[in-house]
Amino acid sequence: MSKEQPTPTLQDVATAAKVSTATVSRCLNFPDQVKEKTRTKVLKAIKMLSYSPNFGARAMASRRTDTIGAIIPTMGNAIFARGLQAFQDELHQHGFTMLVASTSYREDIEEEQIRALVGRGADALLLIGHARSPEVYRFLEAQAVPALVTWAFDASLSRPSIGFDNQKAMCRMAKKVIDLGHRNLALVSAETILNDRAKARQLGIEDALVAANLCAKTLHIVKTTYGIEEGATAFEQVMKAAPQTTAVFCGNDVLAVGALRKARELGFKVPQDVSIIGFDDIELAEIAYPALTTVHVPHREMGRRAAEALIKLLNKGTQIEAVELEASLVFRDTLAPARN
Amino acid sequence: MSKEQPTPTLQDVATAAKVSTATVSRCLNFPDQVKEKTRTKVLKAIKMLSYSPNFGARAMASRRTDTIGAIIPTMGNAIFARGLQAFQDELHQHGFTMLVASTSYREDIEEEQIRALVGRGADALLLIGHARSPEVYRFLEAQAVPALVTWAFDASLSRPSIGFDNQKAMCRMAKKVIDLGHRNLALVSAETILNDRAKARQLGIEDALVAANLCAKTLHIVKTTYGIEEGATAFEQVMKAAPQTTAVFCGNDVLAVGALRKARELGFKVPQDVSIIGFDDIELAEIAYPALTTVHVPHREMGRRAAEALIKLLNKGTQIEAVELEASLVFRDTLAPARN
DNA sequence: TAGTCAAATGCAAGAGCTTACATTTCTATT
DNA sequence: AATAGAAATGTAAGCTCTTGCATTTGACTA
Repeated sequence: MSKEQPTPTLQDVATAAKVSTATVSRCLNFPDQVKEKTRTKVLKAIKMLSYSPNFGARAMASRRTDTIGAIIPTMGNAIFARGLQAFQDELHQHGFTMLVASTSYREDIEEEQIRALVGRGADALLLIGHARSPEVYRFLEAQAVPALVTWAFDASLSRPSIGFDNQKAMCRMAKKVIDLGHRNLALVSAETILNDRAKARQLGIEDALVAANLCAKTLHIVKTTYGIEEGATAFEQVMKAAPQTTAVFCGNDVLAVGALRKARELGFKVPQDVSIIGFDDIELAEIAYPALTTVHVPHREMGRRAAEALIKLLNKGTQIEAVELEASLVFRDTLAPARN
Repeated sequence: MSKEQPTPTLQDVATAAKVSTATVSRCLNFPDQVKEKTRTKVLKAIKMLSYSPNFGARAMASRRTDTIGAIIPTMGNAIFARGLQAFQDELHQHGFTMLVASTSYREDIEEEQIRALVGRGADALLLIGHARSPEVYRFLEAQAVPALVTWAFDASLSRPSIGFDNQKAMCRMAKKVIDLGHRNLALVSAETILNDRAKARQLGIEDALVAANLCAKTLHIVKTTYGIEEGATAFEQVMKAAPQTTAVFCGNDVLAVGALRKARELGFKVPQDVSIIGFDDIELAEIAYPALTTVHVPHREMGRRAAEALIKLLNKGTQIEAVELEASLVFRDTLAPARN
């Protein structure tokens, strides 16, 4: 409480148990290499001293940390929560620890966090999306830290990813929307420069437009940051700038829910006056009223598979195999045929 | 790519820049202690080698990590997300890193995570609620790791907390509900043994009941784990077991939203037939339809203040001062006078 | 009872960094 | 030009573990 007591070390335990530090270490790491009696003695000393191994020292000495870092854009909403939880659960079952860091969708912070996690000894990294400077990938390579990309899938890249094809999924959804007679489409999107998922989703809609012999340029795009409030504001902008719009795509469910609210406030009937389409299928989507039509992302499976792949790589050196998962369309109550 | 290249070390940088390791170290930690020219040289070498300091070694040598651990019950929903984001933002601004771990509301996992974070060199810990075994607190003390409790406030404890009084807040809400004529109250709660917030919320309702000269025993309680689905199921149970119920309190908004959905499915009009009250005021509450009446928790401020306090403690040794924040009542559309 | 061999334990060398202290290099003053 | 004193840099010890190798212990066999 008061005295400046240094935290106990392996040495202290060894002394207390009257054995060598090596034995204590083995007690902790390879319990069956030490005799029952000795083990009991050591464990008692450990408990008595409230000893806890110093991770840094251990990492340095053993050159592995059993830690995997995950770097996500934000913790502020549920978009990555479910996938991450699945990732963490799987890791935990295999004795790995997950470290999370968030970037607020900022490239500089992401780089900082990547360095922080690598410096902390992450044996591998989970990254969202492919888009980042080559320098980052070079760094990771120099540090020999494998990185796995999720929330995206791109077979054309050599870097393996476990995720789904954002462009294809959104394209499928957009085709449905066009089939329902919508011709004046709008998209509320995140900034696409550093967000390849957002970019891909936009391209998906444009693909569908082209496939239907419509001009891709007719897609009215408003860019904003992610957030309910932002979605609301963006929706208002859309309807002001392009009042003839009958279907508003949103880069994710959070934006969509904001748009939905604003639509109600503005007196638009959803989906009669205007359809609203989200992306992600997080809890919010189901709870929103009317329930949101959206693209379902296999969060859980993605997280679980990513963990599996990384664990295999770390434990047995099995190279990561890219996996394309299916994103499905979920039709709920915010999409209807175009008014005319 | 192929050759087993060891990751570069401080020594490598020193050699490349033709200076001593001490100079490189200072370059990184106290840039203005080294001459401009030297610094440039060193920085160049660092970049060339993609060098990144080894955290473990640094922590060990400097005996501090500038890392603060946060241990929350779950990342799976938004309850702790906003507060945590604020916490992290504040830390980041002061050069600290946050490490998060989640416990799935399980005591054994919490203990494990606490040890993991302490072992990883967390200089301090952020904990949710007071309830945990004395052994844990003893361990923290032995390791000289300060811990700050949030999401709760209890002046009677010596351990400082920065949060709000769950009991008082819920009591205020319950009084309002009783004032509206409700006499048959129910509560859908989390298990209260290891969750002092849940316990306090229950006590708050009972306090209000007593204050209104009603019997605390009339509160019909259903316990469940947290989740939308669980809330839905619990609501159904409540209405089956106690059909005369006119107001259902929920331990948090996630449960409440589930209850709300189930109410709709079951044909109950909310709030005409039954009122539903949440707790937390997370995004979901506002989005739910009808919008949820709930107790607003000052997530952001709590997170920010907690970070401030911890930083001050770590940087200047300023003892943490307990802070009681106000939780306010948010009346939206799920609470109405009791039917009779 | 001596001898063999596996099991258990100990010894000591690192792992990559920081920092107190020692040394060298400048700058400014006389 | 000589020199004090500050600024910059270097030297080396130490932070807490793990682990290869050496040594001891002990069970078992002959």
